[in-house]
Amino acid sequence: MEKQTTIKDIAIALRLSTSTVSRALRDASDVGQETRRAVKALAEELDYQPNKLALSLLKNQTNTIGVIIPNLDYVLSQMVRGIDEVALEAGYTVMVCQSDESFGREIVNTKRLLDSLVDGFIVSVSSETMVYEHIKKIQTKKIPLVLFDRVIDSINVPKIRLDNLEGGRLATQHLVDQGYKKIALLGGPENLTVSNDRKEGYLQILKQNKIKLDKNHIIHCDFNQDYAYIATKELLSMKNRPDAIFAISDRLAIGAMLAIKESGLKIPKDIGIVGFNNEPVTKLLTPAISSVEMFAFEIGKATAKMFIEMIHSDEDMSEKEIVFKPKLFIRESSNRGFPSKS
Amino acid sequence: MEKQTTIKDIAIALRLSTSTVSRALRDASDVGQETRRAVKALAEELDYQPNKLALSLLKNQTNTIGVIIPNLDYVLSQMVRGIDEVALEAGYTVMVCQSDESFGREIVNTKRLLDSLVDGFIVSVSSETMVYEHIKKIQTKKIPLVLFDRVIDSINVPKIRLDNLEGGRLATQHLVDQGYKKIALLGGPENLTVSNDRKEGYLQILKQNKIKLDKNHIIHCDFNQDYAYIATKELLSMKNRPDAIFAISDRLAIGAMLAIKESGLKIPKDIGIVGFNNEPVTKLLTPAISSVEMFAFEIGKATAKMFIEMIHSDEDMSEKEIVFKPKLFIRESSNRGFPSKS
DNA sequence: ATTGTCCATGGCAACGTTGCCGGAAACAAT
DNA sequence: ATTGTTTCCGGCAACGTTGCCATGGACAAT
Repeated sequence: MEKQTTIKDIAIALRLSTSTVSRALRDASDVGQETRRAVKALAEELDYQPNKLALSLLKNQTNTIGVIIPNLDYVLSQMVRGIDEVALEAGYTVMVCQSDESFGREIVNTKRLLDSLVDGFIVSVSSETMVYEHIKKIQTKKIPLVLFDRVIDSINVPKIRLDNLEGGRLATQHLVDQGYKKIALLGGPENLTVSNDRKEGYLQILKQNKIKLDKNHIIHCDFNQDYAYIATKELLSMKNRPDAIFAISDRLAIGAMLAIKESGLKIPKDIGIVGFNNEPVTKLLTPAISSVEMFAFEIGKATAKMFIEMIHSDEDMSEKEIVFKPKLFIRESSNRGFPSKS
Repeated sequence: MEKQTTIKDIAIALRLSTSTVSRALRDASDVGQETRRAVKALAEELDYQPNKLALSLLKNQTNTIGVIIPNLDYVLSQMVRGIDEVALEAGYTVMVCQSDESFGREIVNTKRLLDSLVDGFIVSVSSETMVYEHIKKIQTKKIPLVLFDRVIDSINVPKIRLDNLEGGRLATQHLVDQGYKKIALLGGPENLTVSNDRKEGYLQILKQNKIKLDKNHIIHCDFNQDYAYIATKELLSMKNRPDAIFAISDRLAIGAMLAIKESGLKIPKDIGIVGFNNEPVTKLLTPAISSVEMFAFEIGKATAKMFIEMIHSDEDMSEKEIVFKPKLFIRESSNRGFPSKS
């Protein structure tokens, strides 16, 4: 690593003071025409790049956003892409840290970014996270913080997320409309608002349609395809076998589908499936899986925009919340032709 | 953003000099028992965190690695995860910038990271990149650089990649073994070594088996599923219709499969498919797609390890190259039961 | 000739930290 | 009492930059 050219080098070469060089480069007032030109020329020639570290130290500002996410699956990749795009535009660089769904790593990451002196945080919590001291610490230090996707209700900062309740409703109502009577739920981790909201939507629709819920039909199974497979096997072996499954993510829906296929039951005739996230893969499977689109890329962009706004405005934005409306894409896995048939 | 506690705050509070506080905190010699304890206690109490910026400025070292990648698809996500894991372990934070397969953005990203003063670069180039001045500039500045996956032969730095030639051979030989005679190639962008190597492997095997190549059977189509779909339609409508397709990525294989399904041809009876990357989705499709595993996570880890080693050793490592051996997973899409049947 | 004004530039401090050197005090050895 | 050796601590410079104030010269106004 070679030494970068500094303002001092230029100053010495031109027998000027660093102050003058600094001013000349910044097109500031109070610099002679001659010197200004000379300085700029030499800077160009030596490929001078202002040292960001020095500036950051001086201004106590790094132009960096710390992003903490639980993983880099399809949805989060899209979100990160959205964040990245907007952040770059606004002159910020993004440091992405994956917590790998681990509470411990989330804390470590927070700490690292915290003393890397990022200008702020954009966070989506891990599925293990049930205690929020590390997040609150960010807030205590008055460092800008925006939560997205997997938000935390009890923390008072701007939030950008999907209307998961509505998503759960959409999916479940659709299954009801298709004539399914015994709809099971493959849920995510119990402490995640995201999955709880989807579950709540599901429950609401059941109630609304006066469908009696079999408690055994609700299974929580982490965001893990293999576990969904096992859980579905279990569901299928029940005396009161469900005739539809609402899976809280596409990965779970896929696991469920594999299990169902093995069982010999027909989709969607004997049993229907709806997933969540609308990953491209849902279109490709046989049968194609119905799924709820969550506009990940847009959520990412909106999050970064909110963050930028928060940094540049001094009004209190802690109450702001942007909620995206989900959209259901109906595909073979749950389409029995209703209501046209009825 | 509140002011952080500094060493100075502690010094003043304890009527000490900053030097003493600094030494006390670092457990250095030349500090009295008493003072040491007092300093540490107060530091704890005030939640003192050393200012990394100041340290970086002083040591000219940021403990940050700039990672430039073309996108965040499945393979690269895995690689980034590998990089992240190793880097974190070694005390480095990673700044990931996506170039979005755009040459322009790659340059912008390089520039940004360059004057963010990262300690080094880990790069995989975009598919548009044909001129390497920006990469060479990193090298000129004597900043550590490691290339991975999509490497550049003409640049003399450590490289970590898959043996794509062998991958191409594996896939093609397998198709030959299954009795396919007219094997088409869905290739990637023409200037990427990755795809060219796979293509080269394909060509080698054809030659080796004395299979005459129909030039029309080679189509270059970017890493884009939709284009693969169109390209396959074209292939299928040829007079000399191919009876197998080797797709240079799973995405392309999927596009091809969709087109074939529409045509009514049977897979693998009438036409065989082999993809590349071994994305989980290949297992899920009907038929499941044979694919070449590229050990993305391992490549990521190896890359970061190489980088760390490069930074810490002063011997010249520019000639080092780690080449992972691919592995073919045979699934329904290309399995006609040979050789058992023959 | 004196004062005032403007322009171009230099000097110094500061951001937070460490490294090096010097020095005071305490004590032991002469 | 002098010298030497520890032990503990403070001062200063440096990393690269900017902001503020000072300064000196040129020139105009009195």
